[in-house]
Amino acid sequence: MGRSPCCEQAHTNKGAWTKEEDQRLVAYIKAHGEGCWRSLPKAAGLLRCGKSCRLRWINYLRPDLKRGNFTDDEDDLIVKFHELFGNKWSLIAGRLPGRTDNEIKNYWNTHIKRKLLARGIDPQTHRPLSASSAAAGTAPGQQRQQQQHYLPRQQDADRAEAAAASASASGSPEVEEAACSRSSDDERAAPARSAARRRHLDIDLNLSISLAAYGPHEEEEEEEEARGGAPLQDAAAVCLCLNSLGHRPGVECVCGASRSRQQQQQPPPQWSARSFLQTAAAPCYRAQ
DNA sequence: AACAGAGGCAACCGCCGGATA
DNA sequence: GTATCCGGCGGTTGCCTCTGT
Repeated sequence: MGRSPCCEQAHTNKGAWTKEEDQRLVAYIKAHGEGCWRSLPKAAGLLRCGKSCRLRWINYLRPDLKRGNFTDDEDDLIVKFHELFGNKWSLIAGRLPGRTDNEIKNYWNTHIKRKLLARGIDPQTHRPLSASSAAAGTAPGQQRQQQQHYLPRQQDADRAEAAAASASASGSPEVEEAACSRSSDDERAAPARSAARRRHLDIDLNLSISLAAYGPHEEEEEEEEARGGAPLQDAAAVCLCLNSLGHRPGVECVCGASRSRQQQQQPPPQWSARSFLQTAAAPCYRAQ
């Protein structure tokens, strides 16, 4: 449609952020909250485009960011979520409290990819490298080409398989629809079906168990209490529906299990693949 | 000590899709 | 129904730091 980019205005800074810019942005968001990113720079007196401000805030300045090295548990979770979701970094980030999509993406590209390759595992397909090559049975160049075109499709089919398996257990309409939307690809991937089903059921179980350790942290509880909110102890369980694995403080699950009476009276939002991904990125920790 | 290459990470770019006029 | 706005996402780039020679 040819919309002009939002950052075309002259007189906008680019590159690394200065301390002063950071302070201005933080002060503005503390005072006014996150809102219209397009108008924020002007209102905050920043010579940056809105996108740049948003990125800086989300990836670096947000107070709930963890920073620091990834733990082994986080490593494992990232690998498992990547196997489940592919390169949906925001989805993965939504399930790792205090981590950003950019951080996880960088970490994947710099650490985990290499680690998996060293273990002889294809980081895209999560299958043994030898098996991938053998399946192709062609020259290396051709293999690469085939992997690019075939394997992502195979991966989609696998995810749909996992979604379908989980849907039958959870009854989640979103997941069922997600699985259905992949059905044509699924048919092409029929030979791997039963193996994939077993593998992903296993993954789902592992995720449920791993995530049990991701209840609210002590600091979060203290912060919440300091703000005058209800203590979080009564909300320490993890919602285990597929679309809300993990937790994010203060954000409730979209599955409906933990919605308030008032919220439940409101009609659920229209489902779409994109909205599913977006809402699923803000999972709850409140199970009933 | 100087240099080159690799690694890590912050930031940018271009695209997509929902919302809205 | 169409055009545009806007927020968000994933891929990519470029700079800085680290490490080995």
